[in-house]
Amino acid sequence: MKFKKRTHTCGELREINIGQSVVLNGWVAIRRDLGGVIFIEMRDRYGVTQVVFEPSYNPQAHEQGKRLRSEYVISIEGKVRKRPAGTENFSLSTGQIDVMVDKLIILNQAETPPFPIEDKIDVNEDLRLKYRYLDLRRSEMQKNILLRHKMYQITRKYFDNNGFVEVETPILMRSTPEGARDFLVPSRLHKGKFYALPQSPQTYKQILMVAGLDRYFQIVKCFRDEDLRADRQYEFTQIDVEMSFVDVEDIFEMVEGLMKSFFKEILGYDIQTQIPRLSFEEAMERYGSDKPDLRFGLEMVTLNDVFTNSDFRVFKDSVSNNGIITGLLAKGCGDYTRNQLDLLTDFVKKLGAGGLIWMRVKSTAADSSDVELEAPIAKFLTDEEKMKLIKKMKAESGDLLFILTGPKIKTLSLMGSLRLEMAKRMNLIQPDTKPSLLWVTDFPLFEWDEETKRFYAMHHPFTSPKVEDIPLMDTEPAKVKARAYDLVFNGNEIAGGSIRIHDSGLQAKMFNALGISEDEAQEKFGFLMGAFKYGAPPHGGIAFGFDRLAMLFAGTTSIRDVIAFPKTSSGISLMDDSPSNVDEAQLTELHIKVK
RNA sequence: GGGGUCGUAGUUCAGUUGGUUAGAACGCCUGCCUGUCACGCAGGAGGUCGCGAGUUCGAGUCUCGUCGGCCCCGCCA
Repeated sequence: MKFKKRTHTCGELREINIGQSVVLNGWVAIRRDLGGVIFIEMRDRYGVTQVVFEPSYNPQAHEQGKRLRSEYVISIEGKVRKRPAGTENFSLSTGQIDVMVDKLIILNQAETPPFPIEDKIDVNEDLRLKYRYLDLRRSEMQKNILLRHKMYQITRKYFDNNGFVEVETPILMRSTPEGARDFLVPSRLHKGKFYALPQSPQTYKQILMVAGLDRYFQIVKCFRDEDLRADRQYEFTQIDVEMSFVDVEDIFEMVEGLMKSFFKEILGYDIQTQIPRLSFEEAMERYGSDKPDLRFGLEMVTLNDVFTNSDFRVFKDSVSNNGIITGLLAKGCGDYTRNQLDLLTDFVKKLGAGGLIWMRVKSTAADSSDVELEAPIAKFLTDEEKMKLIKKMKAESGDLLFILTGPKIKTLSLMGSLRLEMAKRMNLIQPDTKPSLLWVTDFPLFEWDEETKRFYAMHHPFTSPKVEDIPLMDTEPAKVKARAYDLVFNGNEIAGGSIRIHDSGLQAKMFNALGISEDEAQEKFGFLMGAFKYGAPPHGGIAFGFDRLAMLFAGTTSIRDVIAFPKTSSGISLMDDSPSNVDEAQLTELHIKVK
């Protein structure tokens, strides 16, 4: 079809253009047909411009304009005119002018869209996903896609400036047994064999260090066949980074520089470096999470010493079984009703707690036995315990106390969840609350799995233990700390990494500790251990969850809002209806039979 | 694998204790309307109440099953 190419975009024209003849291409966003005169708001990704079909200006064009409907694709030729006084639209950047239409070409008609193409729509997400091309036409979504684009550019510019090399690693690779479930790809040429899609380019980037690339980065798709969440998709994007001849500090410095660029260029905000740090142990004890949200206080307090000699059985059992008693002070919440407290009890019970101990603080005359606690368990506590509790929790009358007790990590996590819930209820996070960045360090190297009765690598099996803890690997694996770290942004894990093992002997020791036999290790990771025998430099790195980071910068709560074509929480793509059945012939070729 | 929640017009929702022909707003269509910008006015079309079974004289409403969306636990080195 012949049509004139646009001279301007739909977001461009201003008073300075008055008098010019212009051509605009775009979509019909809104039609206001007043009978004698027709106003059309034309939209493209740059903005909206009002074009006018007026019989006294051009009767032929006006006649044609009557045919226009929502989302028709049009090209118009016309003259920019100042809007008559009093009819300017100050909420529109092009609101000072009109384009008086001389010529209209309808480039394509459109069916009425299933939902309005405008911001702040309240439409079911499944409908938006089915018609993603319409959803993405909305400026709200285009803003997110553009933000993502900007983040790619900041990343590439930053790492290039710092001497990093971008290398593409394979998408078809060897299946790795540890960690998440792999997506498998059957091999046609090699009957019965499979490739896997990478959960991360981990082994490749380490081999690139052995190859002497020294500084590597990649913006890379990764795949994990695990259940999806608001912030988790099967396929997701990482900023993958690896560096040679470095220690933890070098990696922190490099990452903090990148975060500085992101905050500055996206939000115009100067972040403080260095970014504060917390050990895993401290994070768990004070915030009940390995990714604590530090935008508010509401710190947990360990109360074991208060109840060392308690006669209250729940506390006594906990203390003697190496468990923990942890408390949380909700300032000024002493007026919570029984019903509210029951709801909070349900909240922690659903997460696996046995129950929730609560106390309303009525009076705290600190020097006497006048401490008055209104609580179901109050009668089991001595006056001294009450006094010590009040003092340790820094409680005052009118406050509310929560106590949870049980096995350490589980109980701390539960209180961590309650802490976040209370922060929500107490409105501790406001729109203008300062963002919080945090390094969590010194993770345990191993994690005990009760089901399979063996240790697993908490990060991955290539993570280096702290040098001073190496001797403990044989004797007390649970106590070994890793040279691993996570970066946390407002309570979200946005990056994680470690200094790697570069010594094949230590790597063998690691596999041994994980209960992976020499033969098994050779079969599964022989290529990596082989590489380590030919001069592996000390190295380490980190990987960012790019989508999650984009989500946080976009200020949305779902990762799907910053991914062009996401899957639903059951892993379905509603637009192209995948996964789907395939032809029998395809399966035969791949030597596959569906059970 | 488990828990919660939702599913009624194109869209967002209402729908009483189970009871006549299932409503509203927006959108859509038609007509009128020359400065609208949530245009206005008048009229109209539009429903497999997700699907299936059951209880009942009678089911959008109750029961069971099933499918799908969203959130969470498990899982995610």
